[in-house]
Amino acid sequence: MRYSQSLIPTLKENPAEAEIASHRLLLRAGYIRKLTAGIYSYLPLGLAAIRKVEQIVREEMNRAGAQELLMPMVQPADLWRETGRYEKYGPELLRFQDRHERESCLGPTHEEVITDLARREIRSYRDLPKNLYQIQTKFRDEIRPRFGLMRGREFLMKDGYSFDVDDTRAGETYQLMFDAYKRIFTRCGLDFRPVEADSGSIGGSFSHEFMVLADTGEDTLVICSNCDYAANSEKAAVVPPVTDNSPLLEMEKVETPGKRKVPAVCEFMAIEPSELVKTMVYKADGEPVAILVRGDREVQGVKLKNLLGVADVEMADDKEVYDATGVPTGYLGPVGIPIKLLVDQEVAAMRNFVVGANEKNYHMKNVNMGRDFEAAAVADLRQISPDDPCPSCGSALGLKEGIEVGHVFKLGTGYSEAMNAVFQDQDGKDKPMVMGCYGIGISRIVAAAIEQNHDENGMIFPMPLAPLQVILLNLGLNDEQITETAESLYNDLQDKGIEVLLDDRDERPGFKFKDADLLGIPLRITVGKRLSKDGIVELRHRSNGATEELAPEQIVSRISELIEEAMSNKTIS
RNA sequence: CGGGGCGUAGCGCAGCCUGGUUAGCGCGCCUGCCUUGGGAGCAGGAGGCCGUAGGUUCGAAUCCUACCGCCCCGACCA
Repeated sequence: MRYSQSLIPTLKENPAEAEIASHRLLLRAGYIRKLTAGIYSYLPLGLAAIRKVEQIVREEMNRAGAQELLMPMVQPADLWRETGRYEKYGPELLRFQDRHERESCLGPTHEEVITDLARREIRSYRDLPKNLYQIQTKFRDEIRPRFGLMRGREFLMKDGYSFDVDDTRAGETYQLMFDAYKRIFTRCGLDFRPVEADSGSIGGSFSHEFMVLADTGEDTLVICSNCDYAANSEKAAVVPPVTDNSPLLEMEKVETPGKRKVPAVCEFMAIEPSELVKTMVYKADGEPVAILVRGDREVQGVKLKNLLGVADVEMADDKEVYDATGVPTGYLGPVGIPIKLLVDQEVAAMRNFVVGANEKNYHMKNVNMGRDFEAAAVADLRQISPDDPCPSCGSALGLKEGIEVGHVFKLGTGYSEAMNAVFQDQDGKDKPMVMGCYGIGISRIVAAAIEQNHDENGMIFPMPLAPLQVILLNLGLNDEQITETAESLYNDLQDKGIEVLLDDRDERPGFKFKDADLLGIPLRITVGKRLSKDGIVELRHRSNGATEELAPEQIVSRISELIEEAMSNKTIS
């Protein structure tokens, strides 16, 4: 590939719209361009990087026994009605009508389509198992697309679906996919962790997310310092505390004029936030519920949602709280509260705590569950904190930010039952197929890799994902010897199957160096003055700046060696 | 959708508050000279429905209204 013939529109200045490194650099290096919010064109280098990821995913999926297919992006609403998701999925599902006024949608995921295919084509236990995947552009009308490729509305995804005869077999397939995913992300050269996860709107019983560790991640992970426990903080189970057995003290009403916030109340009453219990009001599918958590804790919305089995929970605003309880926010408490009351397990273990009095400017002290109020349910409802012990081994936990690049789910028979995807078992009876589903954000991996690998000068691609392996700079376009050497190196490298970009532009050296750094291509060869003077060309490693001086005829074998090394390092058996 | 910010040349921005010449700067682009190891220099040049539509005014990039678009913070997810 010759730079002079390529479309690589690099930018000297940072685009105003980009905040995070991957977004900024993808734009600056001419890998992507925005068409509209959350929708991007992949320019040649961007596409090349995407293809690298795709190829790794294909190889590992195929190796694990899955088969590639390609399903339609436009899907009929009726199919989605069978599972109830046409109504449930929410506004991310882009719905529209065709010219015959048939309702349709753009596929954000393909459970319905694949299950429809399976019920038509799979009849016998002899046809199972099946594991099918596709790599396709998905559309989700995200509320807020952001960060370039990180959260687009249109994005490339690998989605796979498995069908098995029973739970045990489905579990084996799940494990197979889990292992394949570990290989995929390892080969991509990413620093990642598989974590226990909430299964979200796709449904299902059990799931793991694969998280790339990066400060710009949208998820928070808890990772044990000792054992291999790791979980999304949405899901991470909090270890129940030991019950406080102090004697119950007399409940007492205290005037707390104007003290609404936890710190203000604590300061006024000379107590710690851990001795206070706050009453939060949420709307669960529109219904108000009150949740009690300790003053220094946060309610975990996903845990709440799962406990109640509702589609959506949202914090109520001040007016909604007042309408539901007749109490202004800041003075809410469990004693005599007129709405459903849920209690975090930590609070249930506390004695003699402080709460709002359900009356403006008053709080209550020495309040106790059981004596002073009853809970509709006690459960783990709060966000885990770094001072909680590991739920698996009790050691200290660390919190890290992560980018979700993959997600595996055990789906069970939810979809197959809803859509009547059954097979005939050995005993002649119809049984629903047991499903799993497995996603990988292909375009997001490119962004995540850049988040993890860049410096102030640009991207630094790991070899397996690099759009090209080598950039070859001709710094003497008017010098016959230099140009001849550069051109012949270019040909020799290509003959060896090495992916090389020849910078043959009529630009000054500094300009070419800057662009080369920005593009993030792992190896750079410079053919310039040093050739005429000392007969050498330079080979520089983008990752650490190390430079090797070589005779032109040594280059091809050295490069081959380096590439082989870089590719094999990242492969696990 | 709620909160915050922004739309002026391909990109980054100034001008707007306090209306009044031909709307400006840096980068990029074109031509020529010069230069060639870390985004050079000089000279000349092209490029603007000042987001859109209304309104106020003798006069609007500037004031008012509505709409559209984009970015950031929250709820979603690969």
